[in-house]
Amino acid sequence: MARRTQEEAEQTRRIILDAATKQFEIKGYNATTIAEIAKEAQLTKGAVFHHFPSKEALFTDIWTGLQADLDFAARAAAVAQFSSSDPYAAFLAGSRLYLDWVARRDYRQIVLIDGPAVLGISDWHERDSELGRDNVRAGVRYLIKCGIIDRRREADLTVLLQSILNAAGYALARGEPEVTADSLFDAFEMLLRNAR
Amino acid sequence: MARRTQEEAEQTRRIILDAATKQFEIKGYNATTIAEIAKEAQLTKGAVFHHFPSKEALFTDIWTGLQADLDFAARAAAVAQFSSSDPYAAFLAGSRLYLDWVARRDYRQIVLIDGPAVLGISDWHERDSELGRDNVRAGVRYLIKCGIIDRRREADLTVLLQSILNAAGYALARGEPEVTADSLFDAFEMLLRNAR
DNA sequence: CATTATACATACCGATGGTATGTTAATCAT
DNA sequence: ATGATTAACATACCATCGGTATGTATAATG
Repeated sequence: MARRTQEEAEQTRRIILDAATKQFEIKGYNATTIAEIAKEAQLTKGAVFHHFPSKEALFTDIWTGLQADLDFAARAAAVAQFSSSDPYAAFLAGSRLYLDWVARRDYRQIVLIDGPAVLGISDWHERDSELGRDNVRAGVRYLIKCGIIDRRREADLTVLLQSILNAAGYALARGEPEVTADSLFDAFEMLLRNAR
Repeated sequence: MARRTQEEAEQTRRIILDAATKQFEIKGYNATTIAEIAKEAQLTKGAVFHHFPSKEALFTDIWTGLQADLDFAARAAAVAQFSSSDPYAAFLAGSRLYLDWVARRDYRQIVLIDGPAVLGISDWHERDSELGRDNVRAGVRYLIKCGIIDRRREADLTVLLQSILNAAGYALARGEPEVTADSLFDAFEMLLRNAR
């Protein structure tokens, strides 16, 4: 086929991204083929490799997009509460929203499950540190500021609290009985209250 | 080459497992090829596929072996403390040992990073639950028995605490700064103490 | 000792990620 | 405006890799 206008090209790029996201979510990274993505997008492999240098790069783009969207939403939720001048409530609001995201199939499969395996630990760590962890760290710093927690525990608690949130995603993914996003959030808040 | 004795065959099986473990640890599941494993073991692809039906089955065997070894060690550590009739200490002992394992490169790469992507969440969680969850649940039940935690929170807290330990492994795997197995364990114990 | 089953090696196949090239039109320099 | 260039794809092809089919020598079996 012939050359398209810039606008059309950007549109097909989005179509490819959406098709790839769908396949990656349903079948996972390994079981998804470029040909399937192209077919889903009603294009050919050539189109996919024109817009993205490799399968891994395509995946990384989607991974980054999901993380950026989550980060934006979490910050918005936190800021909304922050304006009420209660940083603790702001932290809780961000955490609750994170739980909702972590319950999403696409986020779980792409970011949590395939992400570490595809990107590798070092890359995963580097990219993730820019995005999601800062929010958790802010909450921990608040608790430190309140004098409840030793300042030296900042790194550890940041890791553990974020871990709890990720863990909730896995639990929800498994469909464990008697466990919901709400109940897990309650338990999370209880642990925080105790630390408070 | 010709047929070997049963003993020799079992030996080559171990050689293959060791070679595969080494490659999986260093390069990850995706980047590791059967040919490389065979070369590392000084054999051919035929030998590998004779002993294991597929690359995934080979990986699963290694995954299961690592988990079984860990479970055995953790139970041993917990039982040693349990004989001192302090279930809380027993729980802590098992948890501490788990953190040590989680700091190992092979365990991190194979079980925590590639495991979920290769086995899939449901399989991963199912197999993982058989091994580690009972210890955690025992600890939670102890806290409930002490009357500190509402009995209705058993499911939530079991999920959260077990996942904290798993996620601590991810943190160590990512090479998070200022975080060690010891410091994470301290923070973990603090959260438990607060709930206690 | 004849037959069978096993422990590999070798040769081969199909799928898949990636590349090289072709084609047509949008874009740009003049 | 128009020729040159380049971008947006499609098509054809290649290399690698997981997996299979087959061969072969020998241990196990009866």
